[in-house]
Amino acid sequence: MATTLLVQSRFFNNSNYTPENAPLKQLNIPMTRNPGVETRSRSSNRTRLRKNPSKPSKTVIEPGTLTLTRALQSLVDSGSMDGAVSLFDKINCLDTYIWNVMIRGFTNNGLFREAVDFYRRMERGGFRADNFTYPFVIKACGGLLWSSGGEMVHAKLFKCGLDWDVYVCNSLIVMYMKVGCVECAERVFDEMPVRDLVSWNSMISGYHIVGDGMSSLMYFKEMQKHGMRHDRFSVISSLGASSSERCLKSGKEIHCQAIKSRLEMDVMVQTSLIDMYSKCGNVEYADRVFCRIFSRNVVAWNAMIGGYVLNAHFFESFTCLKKMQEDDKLSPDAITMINLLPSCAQLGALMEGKSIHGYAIRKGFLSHLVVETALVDMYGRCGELKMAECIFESMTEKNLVSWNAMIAAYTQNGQNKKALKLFQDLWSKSHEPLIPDAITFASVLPAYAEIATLGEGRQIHALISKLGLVSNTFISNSIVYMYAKCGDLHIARKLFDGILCKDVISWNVIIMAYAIHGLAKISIQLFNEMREKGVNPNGSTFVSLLSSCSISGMVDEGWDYFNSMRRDYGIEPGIEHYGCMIDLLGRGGNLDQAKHFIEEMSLLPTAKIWGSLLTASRKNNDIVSAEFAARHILSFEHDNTGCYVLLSNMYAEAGRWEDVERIKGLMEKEGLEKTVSCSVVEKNGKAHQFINQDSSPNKLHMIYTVSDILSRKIGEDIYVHTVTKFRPQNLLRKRSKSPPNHSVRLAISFGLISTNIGDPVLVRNNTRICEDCHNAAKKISEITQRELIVGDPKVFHHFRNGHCSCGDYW
DNA sequence: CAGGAATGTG
Repeated sequence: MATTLLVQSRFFNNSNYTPENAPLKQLNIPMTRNPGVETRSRSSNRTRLRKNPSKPSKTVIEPGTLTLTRALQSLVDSGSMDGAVSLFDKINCLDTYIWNVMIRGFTNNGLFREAVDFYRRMERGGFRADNFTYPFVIKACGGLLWSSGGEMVHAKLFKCGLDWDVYVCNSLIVMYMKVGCVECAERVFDEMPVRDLVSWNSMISGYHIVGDGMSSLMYFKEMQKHGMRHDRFSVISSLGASSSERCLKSGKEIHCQAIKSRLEMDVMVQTSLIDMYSKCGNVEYADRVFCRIFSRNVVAWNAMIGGYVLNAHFFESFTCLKKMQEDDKLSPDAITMINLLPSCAQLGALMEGKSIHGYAIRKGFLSHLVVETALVDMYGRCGELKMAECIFESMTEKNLVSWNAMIAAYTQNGQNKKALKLFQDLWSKSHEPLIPDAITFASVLPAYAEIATLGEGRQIHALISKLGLVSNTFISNSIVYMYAKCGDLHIARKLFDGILCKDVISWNVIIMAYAIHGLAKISIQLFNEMREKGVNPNGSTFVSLLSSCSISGMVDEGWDYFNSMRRDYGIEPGIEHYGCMIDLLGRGGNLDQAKHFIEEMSLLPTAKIWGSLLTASRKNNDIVSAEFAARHILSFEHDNTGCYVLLSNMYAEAGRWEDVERIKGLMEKEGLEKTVSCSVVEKNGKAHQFINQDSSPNKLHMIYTVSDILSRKIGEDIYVHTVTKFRPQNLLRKRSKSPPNHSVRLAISFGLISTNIGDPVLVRNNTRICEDCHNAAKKISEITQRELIVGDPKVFHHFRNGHCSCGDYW
């Protein structure tokens, strides 16, 4: 029982599948695909071999008998190279044939280094390598990705006149393709006096290996023109090329050829067909081929399961797993899990994911680099960040994909600081230096957008340019959004204008950029421009657009777009659209309408929806509605700090001190602490951080002085707040917590004295700005005649001449 | 007296 992969039965409606009646153990677990295990066994072989390279033996076996070579061959064929080496050492009359057996043995067992070593020893010993030796030596060079070694051997071939041997040339083609030297392979192929089927197949598979599927398909056609009949290898390779080129048409053609040449019932051909049809998006055809397979093996099942996952048929992928275990009594292997884990991630099926994890542990599939990476990804997407971290840290070997998965797990779960930290570790702490790729940046840029300073944003932008990844539209979109979120809307726009291939996301991002800066008119303008350019809006476009209307208080326009999305574009409103609408209604001050709207919604309200109602209640000073919203939020997220704090502030303003205490008690019980407000200002590219009533460094004295002067200048009496907002008996204690000492104010003061007169002051804040600071900032912008830009987690406030771009609703 | 090249699922 313990060896069977349990998948919880909740996916299978009328299933009686339980752990108890699950198929029993199948013990043949192929481990050969486990790179970790393979490497280790190889290296242990290597060390053992090196310890006793050629131990002189007393028992000298007389040559001349066939039995000796036969024995050596059977050792080599069974993979016991240790035994072969010790037998070899006892032979005192060597010949080329015996050397060839050894070299073949090493190469076929993946011991390429040893194969090359033996080849060298052979030559030094005065034995002539022949046409049988070279194919193995060349294959070993290919296996080591050692192109210069391969070239040296190639040069030798001319001397001994073996450069025309078909077998040798075919090996050369494969070797050159493997090391990526397409031109060399082509030259060998072109200059061959005689080409056989393997020569053609090697070209077809070689082009597929280097990622040139089109050439691969071309050679498949070309070989028929040359009167060369294809075999299963030609079909398998060219089907692989069709898959990687997503070319259903050529795939179908090859399928027809395979039927004509009676290859369609070959399991490997069928598996390749399943893969091709799935990758070309036609999972129905894949299923049809699968049903025709006579005897299905794990590879075929895996291809089918992978096909379902690739085409987002997640439930079917699990049904398939169940059938594989029950009908064919086959055990899932590492690849089955690698296929299924993304399915769990997509379905949010944490139980199934954990079950796969447990199975992997029991079967000894850990550590398997790809399985572990898939687990990190799955746990990250299911919100189990701790588990993702735990697996990532335990991994003995990590590649770039693993790092990318962990970085993405952090950003997806809002752990932006950790994401940035890990991204930096990628340079310093990864085993061999890893160069981040497009996926890395796609994963880390959202974290930069949330918490980076403009200077840090510029740095990452420079790095991306240096690595030549700016032409990637996906990355460009993220950069545009990052600049907008870091406060530089102008650069964001400039970069957006420069994107050559704008996709719908590019437009969504720029509409959102103007939204968060409170410029809904431009958002709408861009939306119209997008439609004129023939780009079809999607659901996210309307999230951007509705957000823009709600942030800028354009209630009527918001309603128009909300109604239009279904009517004119056939897009059903999702939960995010409803959220925007509640913000919009709250902004209009109509709380009852907002509540009614939530009731009427076709979707179940989430914590975020109630959060919008809470914000609206706060803005409209409606404690009853706020309590109503808060109750719902806390039923989803009992640890929602923001919800407690907001409610507590409302009670405090109403003078309901018992309730303030009650909330305080609740928070203590939950072990929650109020988020420390933190504001960041940059000076000469260096970030300066401030927290409420910051008292750390001495230089702050001057900033407090500036803050006090500003406070008095704008006619703000610090005692006024304390009297109206806080309990009289706590007046002295609360004085230090009064708004003039809030982090935003310190940051603004610092910004004003450390930037050039006339330049705007940019502040980033991790919490929403309070009403007093908002009022103060408006006045400060007026008396100093400076633009103050304060970004909070949702919007940017542009304070200019005593007004704020948010229209006093945020 | 013998031995050689190419292949499907992440």
